[in-house]
Amino acid sequence: MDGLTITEAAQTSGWSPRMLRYIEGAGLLELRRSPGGYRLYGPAQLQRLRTLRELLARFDFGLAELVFARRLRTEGTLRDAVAEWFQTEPARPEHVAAEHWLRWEQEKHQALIAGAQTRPQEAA
Amino acid sequence: MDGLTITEAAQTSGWSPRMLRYIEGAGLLELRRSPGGYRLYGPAQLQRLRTLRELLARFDFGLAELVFARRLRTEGTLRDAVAEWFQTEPARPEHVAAEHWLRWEQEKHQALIAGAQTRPQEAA
DNA sequence: CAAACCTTGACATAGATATGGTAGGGTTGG
DNA sequence: CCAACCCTACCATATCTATGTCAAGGTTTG
Repeated sequence: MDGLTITEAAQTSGWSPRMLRYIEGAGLLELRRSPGGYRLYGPAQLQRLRTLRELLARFDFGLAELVFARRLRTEGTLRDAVAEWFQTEPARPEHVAAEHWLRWEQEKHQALIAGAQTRPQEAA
Repeated sequence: MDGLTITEAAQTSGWSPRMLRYIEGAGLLELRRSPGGYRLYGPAQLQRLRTLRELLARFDFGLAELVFARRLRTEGTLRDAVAEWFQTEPARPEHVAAEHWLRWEQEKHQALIAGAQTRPQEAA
């Protein structure tokens, strides 16, 4: 049975076993299986897992986004539809944009600290 | 003051005023403003809003994904990094894939029905 | 001017994403 | 055979996404 098992792969990749299963379930990594069904991680998979960590950390996005990126490169109709939607940008008021992005990013963090402080209702 | 105001735009586009602000904040639509700061929607923006609805409904994804798609087309380093990540796919066990996608999709729905039976369809 | 509409900001919530557990039951390998 | 490990299927939770609503205060326009 060549290849690391999930716990070993977890230790060398920085992900938890739980997340390794999640990542596979999300379609972001394909694995070989042992005859009995054990996930087997080879060097290529381990490399991919490490770069995956860097990727998400460096650009600050999540697995869901990467899953969508995958759809974009595999579903031609999706890719075309999205491309077309962006293409029809009126580009009328091209002076704004940057500040809006800031506001959008801040909105998240605002909600975060607000929620953490006020501590709304507990479980029903 | 040419152009529709937000409530008018909402009525002709199918989005709520709240969502129109959200969409703008997400960087998915740029708008002109009246001297006093009112958002002004022209035909191009209205068209974009309508096609946006179709797009999300047809392919079943959200605004967050589209925001990411936008990043992919504007941030070169991101695009390259993501492309490279996908490119290094080992493609070793190419026989799986499809079923995993199913499981992933079903996981969502499972959690859904497990949580609440109420499934309110959108207004037509 | 004043009614009607808009703006930003904040609070609220259902559903989704990301992650950690646990339980019951197979697999591995010595 | 058996200890150690894995598998799938759930439950739980914190954060995020998508939306609604409300308040305090400007803008439009008849």
